[in-house]
Amino acid sequence: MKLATWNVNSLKVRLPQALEWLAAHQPDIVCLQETKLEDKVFPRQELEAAGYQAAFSGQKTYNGVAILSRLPLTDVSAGIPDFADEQRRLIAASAGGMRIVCAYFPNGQSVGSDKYAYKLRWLDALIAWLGEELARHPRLALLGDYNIAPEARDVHDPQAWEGQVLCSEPERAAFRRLLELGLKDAFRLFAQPDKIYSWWDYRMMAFRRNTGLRIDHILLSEPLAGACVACAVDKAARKAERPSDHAPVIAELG
DNA sequence: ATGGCTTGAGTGTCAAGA
Repeated sequence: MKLATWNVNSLKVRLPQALEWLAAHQPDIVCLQETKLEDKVFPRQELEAAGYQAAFSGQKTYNGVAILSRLPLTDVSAGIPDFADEQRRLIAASAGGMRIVCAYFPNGQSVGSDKYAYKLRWLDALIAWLGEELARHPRLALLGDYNIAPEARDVHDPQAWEGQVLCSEPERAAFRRLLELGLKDAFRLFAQPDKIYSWWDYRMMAFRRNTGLRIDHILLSEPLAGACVACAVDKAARKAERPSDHAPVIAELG
């Protein structure tokens, strides 16, 4: 069983790459972020032809999330309950005896900005709801673009990023609160090479210089973490022609 | 050096990303 997450930065632009990637990697469940598509134009048929059911919640221009699955998707729910939000950032569904939560965490722009305040409110709401969701669904995976680099080793230049958005202490504390719910960072269940990241700025030749951040994550509840046998970033996808600025992350459950 | 790309909107050039 392979679970993956990928911020595609426009599913319209990336659809051909996404279809190729699905064919090459054969994941069972894939969470997509920044689809930037209204639901009425979501490429459901192309994905079904590739063997994937889709649950999606999108909007024009910004945000947008989707879950693709080779197994039947049931009990789809969009958004964080009791958190009113115009921004389409979260979708959850059940598949293969698991609860899959796909999230595009707010970026936060800069520490102290209105968008940063919104990010912290959104994180509070997510954590409160996820506690309840875990009680209902012990086999749960939270996959997505967290827009949080959890530790210094997840940052190419920790000193330059210290206290900056994506690395600030309140954001990292929120990440730890997710772990305190009983979730495990699948990537850190295994020995990993140094300097593995999931996002690189389009500018400044950041990918070539590997000046990146690890901000895309797969968190697994205890029963799923116990079954996890591998987790890796698929850096190859970032080398494509017209790539997303994010690479996919894949976890394999035995 | 606060830009550097990329996308979407929309047809000017700007907002937003991270």
